[in-house]
Amino acid sequence: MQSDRRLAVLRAIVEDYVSTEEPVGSKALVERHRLGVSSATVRNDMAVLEEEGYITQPHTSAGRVPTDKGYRLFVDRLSTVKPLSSAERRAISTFLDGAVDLDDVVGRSVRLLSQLTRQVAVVQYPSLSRSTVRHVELVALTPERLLVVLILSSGRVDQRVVELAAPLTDDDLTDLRSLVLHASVGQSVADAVLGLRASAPVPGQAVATGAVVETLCAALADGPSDQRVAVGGAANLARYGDSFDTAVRPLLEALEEHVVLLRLLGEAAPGGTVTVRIGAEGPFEEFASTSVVTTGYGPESDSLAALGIVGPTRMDYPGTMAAVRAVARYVSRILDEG
Amino acid sequence: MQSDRRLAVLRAIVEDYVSTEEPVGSKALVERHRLGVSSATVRNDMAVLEEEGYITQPHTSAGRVPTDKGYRLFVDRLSTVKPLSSAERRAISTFLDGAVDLDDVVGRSVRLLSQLTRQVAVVQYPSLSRSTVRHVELVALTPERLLVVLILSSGRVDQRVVELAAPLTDDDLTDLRSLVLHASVGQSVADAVLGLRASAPVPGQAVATGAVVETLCAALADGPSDQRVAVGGAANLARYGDSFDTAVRPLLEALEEHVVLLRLLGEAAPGGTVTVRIGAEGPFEEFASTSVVTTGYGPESDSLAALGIVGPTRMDYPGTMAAVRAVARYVSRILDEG
DNA sequence: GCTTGGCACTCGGGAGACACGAGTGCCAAT
DNA sequence: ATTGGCACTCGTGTCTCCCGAGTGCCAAGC
Repeated sequence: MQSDRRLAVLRAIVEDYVSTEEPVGSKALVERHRLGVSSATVRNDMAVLEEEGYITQPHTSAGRVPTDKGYRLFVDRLSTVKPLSSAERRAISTFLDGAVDLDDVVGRSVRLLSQLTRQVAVVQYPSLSRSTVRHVELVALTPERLLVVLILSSGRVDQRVVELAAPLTDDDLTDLRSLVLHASVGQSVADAVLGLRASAPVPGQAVATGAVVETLCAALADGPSDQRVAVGGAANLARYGDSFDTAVRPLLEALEEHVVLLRLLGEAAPGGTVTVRIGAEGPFEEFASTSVVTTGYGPESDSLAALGIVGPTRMDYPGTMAAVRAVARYVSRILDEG
Repeated sequence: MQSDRRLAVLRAIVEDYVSTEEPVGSKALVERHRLGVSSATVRNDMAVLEEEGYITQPHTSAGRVPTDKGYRLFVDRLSTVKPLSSAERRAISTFLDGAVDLDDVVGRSVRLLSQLTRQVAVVQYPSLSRSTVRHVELVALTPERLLVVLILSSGRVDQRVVELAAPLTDDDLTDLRSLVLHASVGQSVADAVLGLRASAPVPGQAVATGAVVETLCAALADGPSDQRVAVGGAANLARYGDSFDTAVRPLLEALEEHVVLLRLLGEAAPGGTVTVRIGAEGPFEEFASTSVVTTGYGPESDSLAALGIVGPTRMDYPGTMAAVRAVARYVSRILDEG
């Protein structure tokens, strides 16, 4: 691949195809773009681009359509950053500033992102596993029932009830409380689990200590609130003009399989960079005909979780990437403040 | 409407149309059902049924299709209860018995219901407003920050943090704790709000009392965990053979508007009865071309919430109604035990 | 050597023609 | 009231034909 003009032709093809949704021919190309050459020249370039696998034609004597490889080149080298309009910026701030708690932030982000990009949005709830323990509280509901409340730096609160075999005295409870606090507060989730498991039990209450520690570890390790994702904008799938049963149905199914979505989001790069997976590049068959644009987010540029969108390979990459990045930044800022 | 045979013809039309998804003609009807008369007779009956608005033909010289009014008659007077297969019963119990907590019960119910009926399932989380306060706990995170934990009979736990203007002594906290406990525990949510608002503040801590009471009332009244719904099986929308953009898109949008879904579920009758809304019978334009089958559920035959399915008017009503009722009963039983 | 105008060729898709068949309505006979 | 018969309607699938967009290639020009 060489020649600046050839690249310009590819860029023009991608842009036209994205906006018109129809295969683009050489004549239309020279009319819509100031390429400074004739359609015959463009045809020659297109032949080369096709030979190198960047574009293809659905059938003889139709226009050209970018391949996954073509989109990849476009995203990596040809797309210029498209700044968001001021209206979009305003929408982001007004929309997200109204959030009242963490769940609300996630819910609003999903809706915002799907509206901005007109694609299906996926937002992961801030993951416990990368956050730290902020506080643990033990509340005796009755002498034999203990409410365990776990507060994490991500803002998530988790609570469980532990049934004890024998009643616990106030003194024992105080000891137990200081034990778990000492072993866990300030630690990362993984370290807290290790610390809790390694600590010596409260004298004479080994069973109760074990029960509480195990409950806490379970909450830390795989609590049901962990690894959750929110999905929104599924209605945008209806815009997949063609191939409903072949494309939309498996996608809808995959969108309900949150495990798959989590693996998808796991691809997101941690920093402020936006990851783009185009077509069959990833190991996910369900998404072989779609592209996924993701990025990490979290307070202090430390990625707690990821968010992104799923859409057809034929999408406005610059605009989508800008929207994803902007929302991730704004959400991170909110988490920073909260 | 008279004549037993005419009704039998209508029933046959509905059953055939539901299973074949194609307009049904007089000849096919007499072949598939033992009606004991000729196709000409059936044609006469069909002409009458059409005149009375129970069936219609998409175009001249095509078979007949039931109208909303026809489905209504079928559901009200012609459908016989179709018992679930033993495999289905087994699926329900194995699927739901594995649930670990309330959220899990709801999540599993949604998936189960959508698989059983092959429709879009909607399950409302047990509503706070009809449940009672089981426990309230106040935890001093710091002298000025109070964690308020609210536990309801529905099994839902809600927690909020209150920032106090001035530090609270342990004695004040004890007083405050007994005050809120006394005013709320055992009460219905509505009564608890009234009781809390009416109670005299802790002497010398009127501001703090007010703050805690208001936080509790807010959590009781419109907590974010209240009025939630889970949706599942949206992939089943892909089976809407025809009319994607006209039918599926608005439906997908409506399914994300949980407010609309809640109003939809609000139509559900409280007792063990199953409510069926067919086509444009309800006030919801988005669902004008779909039917909604709902029922209430909750412990002790006292409906805390509702669940149901949304599907095309052309659906297997007896089977769907049986599935909805069976799932509601089973979930109610689980809530009873929990 | 790249670029360009010209030209023949390909093929998908839309428009019309047509036959088929399912389904109906009506009528006269039972 | 039921039934067989029959003419009629009309949607659907198929076939053909034509058009035009788009291509590839070639020879001439800068």
